[in-house]
Amino acid sequence: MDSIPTRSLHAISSSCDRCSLSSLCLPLAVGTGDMSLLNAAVKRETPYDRGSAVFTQDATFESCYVVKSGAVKTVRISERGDEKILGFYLPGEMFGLDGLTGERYTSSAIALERSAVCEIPFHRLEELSRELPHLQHYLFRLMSQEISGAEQLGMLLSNNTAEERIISMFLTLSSRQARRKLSATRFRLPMARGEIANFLGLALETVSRVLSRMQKQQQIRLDGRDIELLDLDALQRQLRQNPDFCVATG
Amino acid sequence: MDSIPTRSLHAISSSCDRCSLSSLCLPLAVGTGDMSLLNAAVKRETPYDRGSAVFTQDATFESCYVVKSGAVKTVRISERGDEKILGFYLPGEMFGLDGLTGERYTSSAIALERSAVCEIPFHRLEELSRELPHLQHYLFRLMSQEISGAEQLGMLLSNNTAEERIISMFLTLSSRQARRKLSATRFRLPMARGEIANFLGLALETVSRVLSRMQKQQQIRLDGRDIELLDLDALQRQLRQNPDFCVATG
DNA sequence: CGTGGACTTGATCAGCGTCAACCCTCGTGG
DNA sequence: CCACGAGGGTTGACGCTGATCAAGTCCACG
Repeated sequence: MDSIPTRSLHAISSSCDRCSLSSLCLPLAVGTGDMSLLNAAVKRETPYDRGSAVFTQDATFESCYVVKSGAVKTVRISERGDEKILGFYLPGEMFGLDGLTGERYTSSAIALERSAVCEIPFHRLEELSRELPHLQHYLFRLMSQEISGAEQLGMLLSNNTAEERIISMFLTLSSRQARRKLSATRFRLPMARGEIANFLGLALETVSRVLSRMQKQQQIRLDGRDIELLDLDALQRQLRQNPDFCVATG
Repeated sequence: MDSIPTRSLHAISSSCDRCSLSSLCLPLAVGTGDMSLLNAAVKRETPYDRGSAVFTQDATFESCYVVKSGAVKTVRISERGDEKILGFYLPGEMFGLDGLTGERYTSSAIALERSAVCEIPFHRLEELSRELPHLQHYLFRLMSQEISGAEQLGMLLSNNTAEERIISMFLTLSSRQARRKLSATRFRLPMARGEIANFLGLALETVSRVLSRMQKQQQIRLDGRDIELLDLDALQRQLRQNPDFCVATG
């Protein structure tokens, strides 16, 4: 349906203080007085087409990035050669922070659709951090969040059924929508079924089957990649409740 | 057999520059001139008994920690109430870095055996970081490593068989032994079978079975928690090689 | 109109979780 | 000194969830 309006692409060359994402992004951590410092550090590039790489695994680490519009996935190629999706990043979210180890990116970042990103050279961020304590603290927090997030994924992948994993992913996407002041119940999935499957450690067919079942059970409404979560609370309850307890009443 | 000698407990009150782990730990990032600054920030406490908590989930975040002797696991309680082990930490390794988000620890840290740890109040680390650029960079790297590590666990849990997970875990432990200049092929597992299982997203029985099989196939020698890896290269090859390729020659 | 990519649906099969029995070791107390 | 129980570990039988293989549908696109 409505694709990304080309108009938004022009906005790329704007400054941080005029950016619509400023309430989600680094400006949060910087007082208005210091905004020009931050602004000077940010490089704004031409948008990336679907499938093109913002950075690639094993390239020397230079910058971290923030999604400005569109969506990005990070993938790592394992020793066996197969590709594993580690995360999806939506507007206002920073990625590339895992690259610092060993001075090389440990994953590739690929645009899921035509996407604009802001690039921030990390050494500039480090310098700024020394001058702006709030920024330093914010960066530590961001990285800490990435750790928690990756751990959360690990938990999801270890002892959860296919349905639980998918619900959990949808709820995460939902709350990230809400964070951007968008609908928490209706949105468009930026990734293909196969990418959902890969991310959740499932087979593509399993994802498809679970989605069909959830649709039949009136938990969601699906139309291609457009999704509607029909009862957020019910979904949340389903994650919380120990399946063992279901039998007791029956 | 030989438990931790009580002698080592006295060494706790020593300073960073005299610590045997200084080549693995924060002193790495600090010049000898600034060592006293770091040293003043570190609190050294009485050791923790097996099963006792260094910090607990949801407590307010204050400090990060380094294992001085013994071993520590971090665990998170899920919404469903079950416990998931997120990582094991050996001497020289820092933990508690995931706590920064939201000002609360997102996991608990439990001693696997009688363990000594160094505590470093995080706000002190932040202050020091501003004065010592190397330390700041080192901290960013450490956190970045934690992200990579957690992602690596995620990869392991998504598309790998029980045997691959276990081999991978042993190889990781092996290389961490080597980092400490200890034997890469013979060591003692600080965790129980059930803890290995939990960490790897398997059932306890599956771990036990795989270990027995590996022992029969002369890949490892086991005696309780003492383990010997009989052919590191072979184990590594087993992870790398795509199982599909094995059939081709048969 | 044909082709390829994304997705769905069905049938089959195996890896691993679950349940259960059993063993060993160690610490406690009679 | 031995009996006992608890905790940790091993092994076996069985069934289920989800992977795999395969066929088929529905677009969007040239």
